[in-house]
Amino acid sequence: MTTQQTEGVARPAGRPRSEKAEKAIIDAALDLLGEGIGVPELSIEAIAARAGVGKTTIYRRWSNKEDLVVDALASLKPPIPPLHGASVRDDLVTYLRVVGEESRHMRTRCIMNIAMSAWERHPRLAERFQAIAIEPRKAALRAVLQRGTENGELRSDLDIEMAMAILSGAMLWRTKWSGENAQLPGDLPEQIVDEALRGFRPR
Amino acid sequence: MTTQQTEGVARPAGRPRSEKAEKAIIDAALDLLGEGIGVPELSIEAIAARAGVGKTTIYRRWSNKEDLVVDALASLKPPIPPLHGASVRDDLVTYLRVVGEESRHMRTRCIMNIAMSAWERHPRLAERFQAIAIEPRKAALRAVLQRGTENGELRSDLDIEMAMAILSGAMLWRTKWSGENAQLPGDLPEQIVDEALRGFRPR
DNA sequence: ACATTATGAAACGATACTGTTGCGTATCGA
DNA sequence: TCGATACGCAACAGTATCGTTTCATAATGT
Repeated sequence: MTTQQTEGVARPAGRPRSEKAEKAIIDAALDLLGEGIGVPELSIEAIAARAGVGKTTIYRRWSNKEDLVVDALASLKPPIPPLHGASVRDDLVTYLRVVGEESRHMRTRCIMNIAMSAWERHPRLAERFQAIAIEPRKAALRAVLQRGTENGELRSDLDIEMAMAILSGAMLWRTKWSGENAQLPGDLPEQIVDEALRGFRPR
Repeated sequence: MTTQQTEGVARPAGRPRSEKAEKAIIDAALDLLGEGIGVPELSIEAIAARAGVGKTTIYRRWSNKEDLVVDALASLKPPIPPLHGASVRDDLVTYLRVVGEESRHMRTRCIMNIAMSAWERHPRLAERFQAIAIEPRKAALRAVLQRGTENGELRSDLDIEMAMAILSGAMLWRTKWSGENAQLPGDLPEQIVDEALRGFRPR
């Protein structure tokens, strides 16, 4: 017998790495990013300090700052509400309402900003974020629209990707370019969905 | 006689400030921002070097880096094509086509990223950019839609701000979350406009 | 000519972060 | 108990930028 192997992988000798430290590091990074610190100015020192951890502990796990940020963003899972409501309209409103609610948090806004700006200089990061955080949402939205085209609530020839762009894009546009101070109307999701559905419904 | 006053303002004694230097500084700043340098990491030294100018010359004119960036972004005027085409549809397609064409330039994308991220930490900058670069576009788009509601091409009860959000938002969404590598279809503007107009046209 | 202000270049001390190293301690398997 | 590895902490030299200052020179008005 060499080692008691509960798992298939040989456990290396010595003290194992602390999962708590790892989590603290990622949380600290997300905290800082969520406060508006950009990726380039995000310093390992600040992360270590915030996490109550030595820099060594960080460098031992990630060689790049970008790798760390990628792992941090990948740990984010978007909240997707159950979308099996009475109608496509209800589901779309529910979906946009959650998106709008989320975008009222500083943290979400900052991280979205980072992700949207990342394509130019951190494509790996953007790609990963897209896969982890955006795609699941798009899939949920796509399923709702797909269902609509199948049960007759929506036009059968509706371009679903286009419909998604219209719904999500309108929401994004309003939350981005409406002054940020200017309070968005509480029924914005309903307004968007109702306007969009005019074109989505069968003749 | 105190001074030859071609203008109403008294010209101060001594060597006048070089307009060429001022322009070079702003151009250098825009260049760097357009290459993906973010505001926080944009260094005065880099600007001075790029502009072929002493740091003194910069500090003499702007006390903040933010002030400089604000002036730099304010010097940008968006290209707005003449929108008096045969139909509302044509004008909308023309408009979105220009937007799409612009967004294929690294420089435009980077500066848009900065502007969109600026609300959180540089609200003055965002506000200024909105007034200088966004509002004129919105006004042009609004005029087209307004005309449509008046001449019967569009529903008379169309919510114009919402329609703008749908059109611009759909375009923004597609250019932002489509992988950046994935080439957007050449007729994307037509697709967006045609889908949107389904709901905008009178019953 | 002379006063005045701006210019580009260079150097300054101060601050912050980098990535690495050494230290003493803690936690694991054998 | 012992070897091995991770931990938090502190210090290191190296680099970059900050905002300021000094300098010789250039450009303007009187």
